[in-house]
Amino acid sequence: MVQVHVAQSFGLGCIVRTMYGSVRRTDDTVGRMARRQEVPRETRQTLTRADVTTAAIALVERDGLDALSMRRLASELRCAPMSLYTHVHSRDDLVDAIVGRLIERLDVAPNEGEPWQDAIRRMLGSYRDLAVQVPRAFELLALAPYDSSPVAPHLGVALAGLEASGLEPEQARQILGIVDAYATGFLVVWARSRTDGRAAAPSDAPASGIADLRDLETFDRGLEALIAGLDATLVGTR
Amino acid sequence: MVQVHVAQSFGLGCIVRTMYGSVRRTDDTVGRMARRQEVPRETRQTLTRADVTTAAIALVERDGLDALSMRRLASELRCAPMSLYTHVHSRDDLVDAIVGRLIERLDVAPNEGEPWQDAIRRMLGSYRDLAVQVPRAFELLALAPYDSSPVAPHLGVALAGLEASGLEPEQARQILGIVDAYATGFLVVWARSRTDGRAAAPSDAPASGIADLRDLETFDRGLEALIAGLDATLVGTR
DNA sequence: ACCTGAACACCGTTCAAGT
DNA sequence: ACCTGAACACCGTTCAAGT
Repeated sequence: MVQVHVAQSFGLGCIVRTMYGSVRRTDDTVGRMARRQEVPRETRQTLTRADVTTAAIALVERDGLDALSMRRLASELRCAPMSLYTHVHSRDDLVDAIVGRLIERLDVAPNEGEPWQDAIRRMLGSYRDLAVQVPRAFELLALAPYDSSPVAPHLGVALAGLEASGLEPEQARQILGIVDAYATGFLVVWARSRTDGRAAAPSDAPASGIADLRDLETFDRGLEALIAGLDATLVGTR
Repeated sequence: MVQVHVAQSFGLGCIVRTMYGSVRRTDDTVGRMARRQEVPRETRQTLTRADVTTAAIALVERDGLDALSMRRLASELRCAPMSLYTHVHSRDDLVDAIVGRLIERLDVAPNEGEPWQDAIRRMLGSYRDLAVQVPRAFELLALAPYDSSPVAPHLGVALAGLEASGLEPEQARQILGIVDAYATGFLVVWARSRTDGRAAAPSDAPASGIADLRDLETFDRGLEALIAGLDATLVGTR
């Protein structure tokens, strides 16, 4: 007899649910499922800031931005709401942690000898990819203030990259601001419309996939128009 | 002796504060102020949806978007929270009412024989003006979904105007989407940064006014670049 | 038709207390 | 250091009741 001992006393840390890596199920007899024990194993280990951040992003992607509350996140992590405050100063700090996690995925590092147009395409390409991958959490990054702690350094790197491509500092600032405004406005509205059913649909790939593709094509077209226009009116005329 | 009778019984409607139309005060002696009775007159009259909407916008501009709650708005109007539900179905409906009020101020009516570039400049100029005038409530309009009840008809009018300027329907749709994305992204971030002190400062005109002007110049420059680029890559090549 | 208080199921966060 | 329950001051909204 297998005895699963679930300790419930204090100070032992939250229960972190360890998922099996998507076990395929080719038959669905009820008896077999029970025999296989396809129940998520629950291992007890101490919670970290990374755990909290990961769970928060998963919660947002599953249930939407409105579902991101300290209490709900705690119940997701099977711990008391106040336990979160050991790893996160406040709800705002939690959002900063999420933004920090997402911003890492952006490609802003400068490339040797790259024209500024290509640098912009590369940066905004990764921005667009992020909107595709995490459409609901994306908004937290997209609308985060420029001077928030996770955003500011990445902005500095991006600016330095543009200057390395030969733009004047003031040109780089304006161009990045303009291009970022375009991408932010486009992608936030796009991501919202894509996830407007309040909960995430399990599989909406084929039909709406075409509409998505189409809108992202418009995104790319607008970006090319913007780059061409900036080159003609801001850079070329110097 | 002037007797001010403030009825407090039921069913007589909320107290609506009627402001004097910005009475100039060239002297500020305390005694005089009292003698003049420059206290807002409080007249009892029945509340309307328009009253609720007006008060909501004023509340948002004074205390920020986070302050927009049914309970707080009710206390602002000196009535019970539940009284608001006579005029507004829900908080979301209240936001729709605000968006509807703001969107009226946009200039989207088509002009006879106007090139599409000028139509875009006119529409986005009024959009930018709105961000200047109501920077905190602006976000509600800017990020409202395209298919929300107050937004959809105005979008239709704007599209018709662009088509009247000679654009193909598909061109008009793409161009409006791209240009709106740019303006939305730019102005939302701009408006947020302008009002980041959580409460509105009483008079921050001179110093930050220069920075504002500068950023709005960048907005206009970006718009011109975008129009030029769209003309070259989307319209001109046909 | 319009307004109201009590109640319900939520929030973020402080505090004192546990291990 | 990490976790916890109780408590406080908030939310939006339903419901039954008042005029």
